[in-house]
Amino acid sequence: MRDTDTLSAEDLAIAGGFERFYEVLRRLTPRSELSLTAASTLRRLERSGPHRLCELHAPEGVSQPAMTQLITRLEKEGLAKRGSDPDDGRAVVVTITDDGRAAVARRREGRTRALSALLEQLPAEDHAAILAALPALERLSDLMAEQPPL
Amino acid sequence: MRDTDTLSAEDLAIAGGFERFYEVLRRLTPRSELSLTAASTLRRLERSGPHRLCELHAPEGVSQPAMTQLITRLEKEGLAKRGSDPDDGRAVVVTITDDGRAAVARRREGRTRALSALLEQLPAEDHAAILAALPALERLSDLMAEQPPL
DNA sequence: ATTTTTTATATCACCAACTTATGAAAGTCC
DNA sequence: GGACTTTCATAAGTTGGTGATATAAAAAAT
Repeated sequence: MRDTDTLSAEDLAIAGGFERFYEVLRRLTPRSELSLTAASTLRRLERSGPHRLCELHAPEGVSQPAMTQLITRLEKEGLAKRGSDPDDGRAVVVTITDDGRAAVARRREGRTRALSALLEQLPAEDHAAILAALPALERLSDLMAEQPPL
Repeated sequence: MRDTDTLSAEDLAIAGGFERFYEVLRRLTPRSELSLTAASTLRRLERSGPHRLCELHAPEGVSQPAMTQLITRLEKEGLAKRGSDPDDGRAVVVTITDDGRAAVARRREGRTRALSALLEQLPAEDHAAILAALPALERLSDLMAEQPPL
């Protein structure tokens, strides 16, 4: 009934490792100025440019009102701004500001610095193995990103 | 002034990859019955046995009142229980229940299943690279876990 | 052996970020 | 041009967090 047999031992090992990794990685980003969703949304705006509000909430896994409120907060803090689409009066086009980019960069640098200190303590072969798996993780991330809402 | 030069290109690449990976991994665990802290705490209790309340809040990165409230919630849902230490009348010893273990297992299985479906779509060499990096990630997780509060 | 200080947990009042339900305005379709 | 649809905002309630503070047990000091 449990249907566990469709899961290979390897997949179980990978999922277990990721679970643990996720939890410790979570702690590596200290109580920041940005919430998880705020950071992720800003990074999206930075990576792939301005988006309409309705294009943001589903990929970030929150409701539409939550996204409206998040954008309001980000706007209040000067990290993003609302614009309008001349061709569609309903639309709100959200753009990241320079301050927003700076906030993302600060967060990234803080995490990178902490990670870097840890990577130094790792044996060289572990360092190499992680580096070697990076493109694979990248492709896996791509797959996850274009996933149905699960 | 930025002092960025102490960060190697490799570390930057790793941190960038992890950042992305973290965000998509976050979405892979659907709006579950357990909050992030609740899941992480239960996993800790499962992995390393009963703990006093004061030993839990710092590693999980929340305040002591937050942990008190979390344990109260978990107890109400039957996922953990409070006990006492005969040698120290102040202490509250928290233990995971069978229901708690089941909840952790359900969560893990859901995530594993979703991950497994994605891993299948990955080229075999990517799959292999991730598998090869797993022990390294494990050791990195250990390092992160015993990290000062950052 | 008291008194004082420290430690472990709980409670309180508040806040941030979400939820569902609903409303209003702009666009689309016969 | 009226009915439906899409997009965003607002309202009210919930959850999980915070700092300040209370209480009780243990440890330290006198």
